[in-house]
Amino acid sequence: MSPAAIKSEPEEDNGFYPSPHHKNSKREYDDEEFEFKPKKVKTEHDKKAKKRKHEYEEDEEDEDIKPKKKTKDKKVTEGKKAKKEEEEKWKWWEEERYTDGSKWRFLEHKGPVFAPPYEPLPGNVKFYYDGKPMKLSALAEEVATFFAKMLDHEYTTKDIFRKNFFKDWRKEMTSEEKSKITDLNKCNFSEMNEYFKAQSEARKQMSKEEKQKIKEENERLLQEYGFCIMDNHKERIGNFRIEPPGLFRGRGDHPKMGMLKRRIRPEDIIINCSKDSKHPKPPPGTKWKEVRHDNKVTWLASWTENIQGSIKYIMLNPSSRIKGEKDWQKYETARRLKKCVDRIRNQYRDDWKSKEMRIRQRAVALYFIDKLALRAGNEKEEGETADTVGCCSLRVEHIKLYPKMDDQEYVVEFDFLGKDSIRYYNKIPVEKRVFKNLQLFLENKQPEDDLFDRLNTSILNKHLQELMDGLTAKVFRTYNASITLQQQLKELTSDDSIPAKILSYNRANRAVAILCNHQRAPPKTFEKSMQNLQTKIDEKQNQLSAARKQLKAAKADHKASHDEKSKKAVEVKRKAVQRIEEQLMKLQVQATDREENKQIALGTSKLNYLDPRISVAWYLFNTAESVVLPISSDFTIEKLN
DNA sequence: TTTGCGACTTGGCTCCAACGGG
DNA sequence: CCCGTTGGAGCCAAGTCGCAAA
Repeated sequence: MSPAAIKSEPEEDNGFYPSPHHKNSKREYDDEEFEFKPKKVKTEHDKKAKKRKHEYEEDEEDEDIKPKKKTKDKKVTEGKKAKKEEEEKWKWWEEERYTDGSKWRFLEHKGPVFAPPYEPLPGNVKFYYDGKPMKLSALAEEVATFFAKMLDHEYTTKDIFRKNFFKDWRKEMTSEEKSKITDLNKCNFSEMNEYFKAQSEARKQMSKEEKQKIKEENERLLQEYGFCIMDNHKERIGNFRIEPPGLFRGRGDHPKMGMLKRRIRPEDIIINCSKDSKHPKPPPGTKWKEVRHDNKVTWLASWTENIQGSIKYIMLNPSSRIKGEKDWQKYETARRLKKCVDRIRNQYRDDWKSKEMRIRQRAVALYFIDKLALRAGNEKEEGETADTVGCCSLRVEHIKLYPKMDDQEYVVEFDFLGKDSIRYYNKIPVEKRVFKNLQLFLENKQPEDDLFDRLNTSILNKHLQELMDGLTAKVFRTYNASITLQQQLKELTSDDSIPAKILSYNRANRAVAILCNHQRAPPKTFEKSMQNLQTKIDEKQNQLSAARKQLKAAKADHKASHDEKSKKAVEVKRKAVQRIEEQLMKLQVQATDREENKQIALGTSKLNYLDPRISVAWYLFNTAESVVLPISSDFTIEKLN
């Protein structure tokens, strides 16, 4: 199923929580909550924060503002643990940053890990052409296996995929093979396909010891290649493994799907490290494309990928100083935007009346970016990628204007494919001036013409830069996502139980995901797991009524006998009922949460858009006994035990 | 002004280890 | 302790944005 098909028309307001771009719920732009100065607030997301509550309390006094740390506490052996902990305590956010544009002074690493070499198929696994078995050359066979592995996927049936694959496959064939194999439809990969299925099955069936061995080998590789030294600190590398060869898929309707993503060799790799470091060694008998020493960039190695001709990088893990600083900066920019967003909004409203078309277009586009959290929308080369758009690249065919719709006036309907070919569909009433402007922009245009023909991202960002230092289109997404979370948390959180609070948090998070249009395909197991949960709830309900009956009986018993023993029995039964009630409530909350989350992906906003300080502040307000927080008093501190 | 490139962030999906309920 | 469920790391594609050459 194509991503576009997965997304259904957006639901009407479900009544549970206001959608940020719903007609009646305007975001409160002028509140001051986002302003808190959390000198003592930790910034990991609340979930993690909850797990590690005690840890926070321990070192409360010397904590400072700190951007989210995405470090995972990996299980390490005892010996390494001490060192690791020491490393984790490094408070880079308390240190000076480079001001000269350099990213580091010293960088040493061991280079990337290459994909394992191709292992030829055993002799009994055959490829058939036109019904007859045919032995392929190693190169041709390798590429054939890529296709064979995908046989179950729908896209091996797609014309473009097959055409691209076949073309690239033929390039890897010997001239003899090339003259023989001329029609993909006559190729039979099924034996190969079955072989790989059996292989993966065998992998699943491996003994504990074998699995352990693999795990240890991975760990060894991680220890050797997964870290680097940057400026006196050992830092985790994000992706130290080179991407293995395979068939390019791409997302959505990609014109290059099926093309061969070729194997990367040491000769393709540019190494970046400091001059005075121990340079990584290429595998025996090979050499690097280049070794350079550029401390104005953060990457350790790079290569040019053959599908789009773009550069791929090996960079550090999000837990690293270099990523963390950037992340922190991003949220600081969003906070600065908060301070002047009113001015900017007034400005673009004024600009709707401008004499100049380009200024009106700029102002309307900015309004969409601000109100709907649309992406900037760079132009893309036609035929190179799937046809997707963002704000500046919207075309006439992507919007429809309705002067009147139901009880609303000036409604704009958006329907287009955005990043990753995820469909954006929204109907939204706009101000009359915006509507009139849109009508003007549409005049004398064809469906495939640009809506904003006098605008592109470069013009827009230049303008934004003039309005505020460091302001670009994407800052609006960050800002509006974070402030939406904050407002929704304030609005939704009740004095309820912890499960209810978690539901509130997830709902606030969902409001953000909806704003940013972060969708997912409903998990394949969704219906089933929902059913299972419902079964559990039903069972729990039965349990509850049984427990209640028993309680009643115990009470009657006690009334009759009035002895200590029966009194105790009543207490026991009462406790049991209470426990089951809690369990039931928890299950029901879980079911609600899951159902609401069916098509919504929370991960991206959590990871990239929500200032972790908001989550931590919320968490502290909702759990802390008596922590005095230097934040606004909107969250009431309460006892929970 | 346009185009292309380089560096970096953001994105959905997959898979598997770890978790927790029975 | 078993086993189904799930969270999240890992993967790698696809964006954004600045800059410099054409």
